[in-house]
Amino acid sequence: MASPRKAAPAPRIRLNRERVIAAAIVLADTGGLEALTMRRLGDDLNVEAMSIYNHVANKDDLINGMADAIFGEIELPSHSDDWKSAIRKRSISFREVLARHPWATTVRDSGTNPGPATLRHHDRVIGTFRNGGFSVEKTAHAFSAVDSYIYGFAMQEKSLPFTTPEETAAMAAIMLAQLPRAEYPYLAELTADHVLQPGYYYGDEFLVGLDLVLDGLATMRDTDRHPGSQPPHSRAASRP
Amino acid sequence: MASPRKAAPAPRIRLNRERVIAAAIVLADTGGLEALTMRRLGDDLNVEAMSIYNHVANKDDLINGMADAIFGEIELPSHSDDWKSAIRKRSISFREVLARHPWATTVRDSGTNPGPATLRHHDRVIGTFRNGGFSVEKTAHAFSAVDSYIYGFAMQEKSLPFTTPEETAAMAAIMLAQLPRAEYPYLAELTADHVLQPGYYYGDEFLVGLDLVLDGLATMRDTDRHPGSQPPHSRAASRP
DNA sequence: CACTTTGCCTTACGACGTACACGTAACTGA
DNA sequence: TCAGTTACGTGTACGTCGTAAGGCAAAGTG
Repeated sequence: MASPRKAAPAPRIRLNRERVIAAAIVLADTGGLEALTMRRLGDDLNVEAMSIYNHVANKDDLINGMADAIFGEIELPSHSDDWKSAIRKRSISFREVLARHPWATTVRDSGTNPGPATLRHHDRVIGTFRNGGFSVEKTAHAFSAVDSYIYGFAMQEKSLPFTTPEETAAMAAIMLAQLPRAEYPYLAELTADHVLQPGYYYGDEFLVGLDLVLDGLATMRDTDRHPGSQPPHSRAASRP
Repeated sequence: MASPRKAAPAPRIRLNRERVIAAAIVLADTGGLEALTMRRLGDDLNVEAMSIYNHVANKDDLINGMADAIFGEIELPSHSDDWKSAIRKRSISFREVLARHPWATTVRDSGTNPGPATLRHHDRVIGTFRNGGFSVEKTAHAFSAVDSYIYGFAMQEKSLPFTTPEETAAMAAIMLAQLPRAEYPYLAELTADHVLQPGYYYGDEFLVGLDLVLDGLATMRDTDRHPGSQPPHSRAASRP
């Protein structure tokens, strides 16, 4: 029985940061951030909880790593598209990623110590605006406006107690039944005449708001208040 | 020793839901949601942790109550203003409230079981759009777009590692020094030429994006795709 | 005044993040 | 090939968390 020498009872694949982060993401995707505990994560990895600490400094570091991994999933804006469709595509991708990983909306990492994927993503988005003719200042406006919208939308979407159109209709009917209509007539109207209509799906709102923001940015770009300086050495970050 | 009868060592004010929620908000404002523990809250209220459970069902209920209280702080859209300035004012107020209570951005309550202040707020905002000439469907678009933007902006603002312009400049200088400029040229440019400029304050971005969204909504309102039905009995929710 | 209700306190439990000490497996260079 | 070193998984333990259960005293009610 067993091989002649090296009678390894089980090869036991070693742990590493990537495996830890990947398993943590799966866990958080399934049960939310609160389901992510070091012990459960250890179970999933066939390892004791404390072993994880050989690969991440602490739970915060783990979550930062997860957040950066998520950023890596977002489709970067294409160099070949014009700025608007490049940003539009990556924004749609961004929302999809946040919908896939709802816990990521609440993670504060990005601002404090962004990882390489996050930095790369930001650099590419900023570069897309700059090369699209936005001044530095307008780029800051644009970046803030678009990403605020996306984050906020993802958060609202996540906090809804339903996802599919069927669930939506069911939940909305219940909520409407409980709602004092005399007290909240407009809310009742919106629920009855819009949310409860067949085929309603909150996610469809995303593109409406996104295009509204993008059109606004296009107008802002061409409104002269700050003539707009030259983008920096435009070839630096090329090569996809 | 002590008074003849009723030797009350201290009158000991009774607890109630409002006092609990108010103290919890102060705690969360100071140290974030993670500083809010039942024991610490008890200390602040001169009470044992378990006593709190006579006034809230559990910690989630407490947080929901906090969220609803926060909504009550937001200035409702005025009936006398036109829709745009009414929404603009309440949006600015909304952001101020979220900046004052950063923990509130992450609370998921609103969607699942909103409190009375939340419902009232939503009803008034929806009503403002309806009476401003938005169809039911366009009202849904508008509501989603504006609130997504506000939530997202508040979240980004909160996640920045600085608040005042001085802090901003200091932090930005440090981050810029650590940033591989060759790898992230656009990010470096934005930081150096914009964020590091004297007087830069991220909060100023808010109005830029907000007005962009509001202008977009005004355009959308007047674009005919759905003629727009009549608002429901317009006098229902009057009286400020 | 007795009786009921309300609300605060004490104790206790299981789950959490993680410090610390220990052992063993994997790698290193002679 | 093998001793020495480093890397990594384990076991135990501590302090903190949310909160269930039960007791007891104050407030409200007849």
